[in-house]
Amino acid sequence: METPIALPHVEVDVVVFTLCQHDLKVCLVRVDDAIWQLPGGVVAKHEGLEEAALRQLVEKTGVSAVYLQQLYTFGTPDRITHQRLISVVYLALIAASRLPAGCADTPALSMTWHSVYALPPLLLDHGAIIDYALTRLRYKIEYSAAAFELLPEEFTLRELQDAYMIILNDRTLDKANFRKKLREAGILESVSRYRETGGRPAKLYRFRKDAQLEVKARRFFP
Amino acid sequence: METPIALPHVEVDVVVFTLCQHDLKVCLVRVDDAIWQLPGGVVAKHEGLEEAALRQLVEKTGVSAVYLQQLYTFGTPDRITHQRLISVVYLALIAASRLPAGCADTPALSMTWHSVYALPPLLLDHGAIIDYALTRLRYKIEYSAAAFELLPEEFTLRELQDAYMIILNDRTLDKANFRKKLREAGILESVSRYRETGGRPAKLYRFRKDAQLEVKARRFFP
DNA sequence: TCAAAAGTGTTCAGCTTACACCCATGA
DNA sequence: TCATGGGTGTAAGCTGAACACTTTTGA
Repeated sequence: METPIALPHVEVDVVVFTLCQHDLKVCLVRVDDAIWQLPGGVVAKHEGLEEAALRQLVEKTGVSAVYLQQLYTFGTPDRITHQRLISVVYLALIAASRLPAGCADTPALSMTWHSVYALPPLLLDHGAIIDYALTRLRYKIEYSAAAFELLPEEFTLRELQDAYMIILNDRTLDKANFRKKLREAGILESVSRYRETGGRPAKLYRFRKDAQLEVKARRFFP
Repeated sequence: METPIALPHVEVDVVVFTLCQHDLKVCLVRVDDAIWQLPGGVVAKHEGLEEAALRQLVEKTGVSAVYLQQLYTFGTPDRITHQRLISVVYLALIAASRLPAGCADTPALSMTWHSVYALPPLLLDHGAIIDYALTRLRYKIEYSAAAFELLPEEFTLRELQDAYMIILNDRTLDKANFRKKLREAGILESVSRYRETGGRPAKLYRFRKDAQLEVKARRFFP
């Protein structure tokens, strides 16, 4: 290699979220007894960044076709002493129903799902990275249909609303208004099946594949 | 250096916008007679990414204190043949009033300001990068006060509205409603000075340093 | 006194919010 | 028939779009 200049190490890290047990969970890999880290690693020679992120994801979760999006690149020199480390961070969303082992704790493996609301000690700045990813996820589900990526193929409106409330950490969504907005958005189609619940059975819906979620120009400001 | 794996080249590129002559302009550096590129270069050994972007900016524009924000990292292997190139792209906004030479064309220098609405042939995927930056800028000015970074310290409401209309490429903003929204946002303070115009003089305003532009939770969707 | 540009008020439609109500099922 | 959760309708209030209007300057 012709490397006159000092080339920095480049990694990808992936913040993988899933919804499980009425909680938002993030995929973490054990470093040692006390410390955890995000799934991640070096980018291979002829690999794209997204490709590398996807590889990490498949290795750790066994799932390949997922919502995957680049978030931010962290690269301040103080992240790690005596070395430069650049991390390109990706956000991934996986429905728990698509995880081979579900999101149950499998203590044998070095990978585990942790509630974002109760994180263990984390490597380097991975805690800050997860916070950032969570913030971005919260924005994302409000102006796009990203939340559907965290639900099974078919779901009830209550389950969808729960997903929003868990992610936003906000219990105050009004049921009637939530449903009305979805009806008007026209992005759901009902299936002629029902989910058994404690009371009246709930209609099942699915996301319309052909839905064009046209985010109207917003003009919050000015 | 201990480099068992092939380390990729990492660059920063900066998309610098300014407003000038009723047009949105981007800073470009000449590659050769026919081709232009974004200001950018390799990241130095112990330099942060943002630091490197700022260095590029000072070298090319002479301005240091600016709005500077990371946008995206481009790193597909097909960007450049027989080599891997990762570009961390930053967005910068500079008010033309702060440019040492203004934004007039200075043909002697290799740096020139080009209208984003009439770009010359560009290196690699720099055209796509500028498009992306413009899209992000348009979102940004609608939910933050970023547009002020492109205006002089003191400005008239008309100039502010013009800035929005130029950037959004949309002439249909209503004057009365635009002003009402700004008044209610409470982020401007009037100076007791006026700008001479063709007709009635226009009051000058400035951005309130203490303004907390609280972007209210939006809930477009659901 | 007229043109040009600054600056304001008012209406109406549509959307959001809050809340009350009815429905279907199992125990 | 009661508890549980699913599902809907509507009035009050707020917001945004459209547009007409007044004010201040220079020529």
